[in-house]
Amino acid sequence: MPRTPDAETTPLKTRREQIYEVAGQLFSERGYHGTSMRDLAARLGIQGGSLYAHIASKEELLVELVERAAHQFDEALFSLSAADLPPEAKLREAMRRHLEVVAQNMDSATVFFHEWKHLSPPAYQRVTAWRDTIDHFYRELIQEGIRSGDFRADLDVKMSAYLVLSAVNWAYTWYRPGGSLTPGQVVDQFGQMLLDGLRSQP
Amino acid sequence: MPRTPDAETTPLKTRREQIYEVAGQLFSERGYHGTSMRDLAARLGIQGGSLYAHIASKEELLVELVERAAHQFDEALFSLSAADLPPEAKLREAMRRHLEVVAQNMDSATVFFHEWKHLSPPAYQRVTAWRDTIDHFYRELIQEGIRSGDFRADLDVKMSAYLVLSAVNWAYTWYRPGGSLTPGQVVDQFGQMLLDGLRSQP
DNA sequence: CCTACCGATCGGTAGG
DNA sequence: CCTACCGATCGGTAGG
Repeated sequence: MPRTPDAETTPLKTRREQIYEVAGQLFSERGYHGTSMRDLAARLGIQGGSLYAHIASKEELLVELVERAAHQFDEALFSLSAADLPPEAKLREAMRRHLEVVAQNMDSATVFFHEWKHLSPPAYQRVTAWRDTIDHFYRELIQEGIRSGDFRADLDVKMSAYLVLSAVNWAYTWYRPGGSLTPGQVVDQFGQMLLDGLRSQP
Repeated sequence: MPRTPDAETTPLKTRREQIYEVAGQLFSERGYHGTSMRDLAARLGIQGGSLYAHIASKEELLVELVERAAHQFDEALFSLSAADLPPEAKLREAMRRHLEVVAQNMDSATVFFHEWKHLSPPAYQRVTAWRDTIDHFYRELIQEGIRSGDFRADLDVKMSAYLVLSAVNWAYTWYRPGGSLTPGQVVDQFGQMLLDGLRSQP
């Protein structure tokens, strides 16, 4: 059995990826409901109906794009959970990875942040659970730092996690890949501001 | 001349406001393109076509909602520009007002952040200009604090402003009015974390 | 504010 | 991957 019955041939897989890529661009620019399948097909130089030779439905595109983004965040952070790093370094590293996912996938990140609400229930719930996992990761990280004495004892864990997440997530609105700042440089700055504060030391 | 010719009667004005309010809810939940005029009418208990006795078009709703939100941010912050407050207090107060606008208008804020891209050119440009004004306000505020010596001299003004804006803007994704935290309490925490940092002092 | 309707466009399919 | 088409729904209007 050299092939599974539903194995896709190489050109098909490539086309599929092209579709996802362009869908990511359009969904992030115009939104899911603001993008028609004919818009998408036109960008690929084919007819609207031809898309369905490669994908099952418009919703499949959204599901796939959002879940891929969620998976990337998950993958970037999960391997850090058990890492044996001091809390500060771990926080910086988490922020760096998180921001890299945003920076290297600006379209998918935008779709992830804006369009997940339009998913139908099963995918919607999976994505919500994923977001909770990310929240939980940052809360654990802060908690560790408080326990170890590296972070201030009077921090509210939930609020600190929100603050860190704000910084790395909101970047999808202003960061421009290819601009003057690498994700690493952004995190160096954000990391220092968050850890040491904006106030000048007396 | 007791009335201007196009003065609206009271019941009309009220209905208009109802329409904007419900449109804000629907646009924030389902997006602009994900909401049909018939959805909107149904929520108001009228027929789709009847909406056009009160408004000119769907786009008018979006323009009005986004510009109202922009105007609220503008109004909340503008009066602070010339205020004679120490930089720290000014930053806290700006964040408090900013977050109050978000908190008291979760729907409009969500529409403002998500749907402004769908505006047609004239309104799009006005809103973009407004956003720049807000950015500029925060940068000026940080700049003042650096000059006065209250904020660290090595801060990157642009990045610090992004960090502050991240904190207050991202709240539209997680803040729940009527929950356990008032905007003031959120800002007390965010303000302290941003000013003093997460790290425990040696 | 309703009924009845307009042309346009939507996601998706059949058959090739 | 195309042509040709489906029923449904879209924003909006006319006339009352």
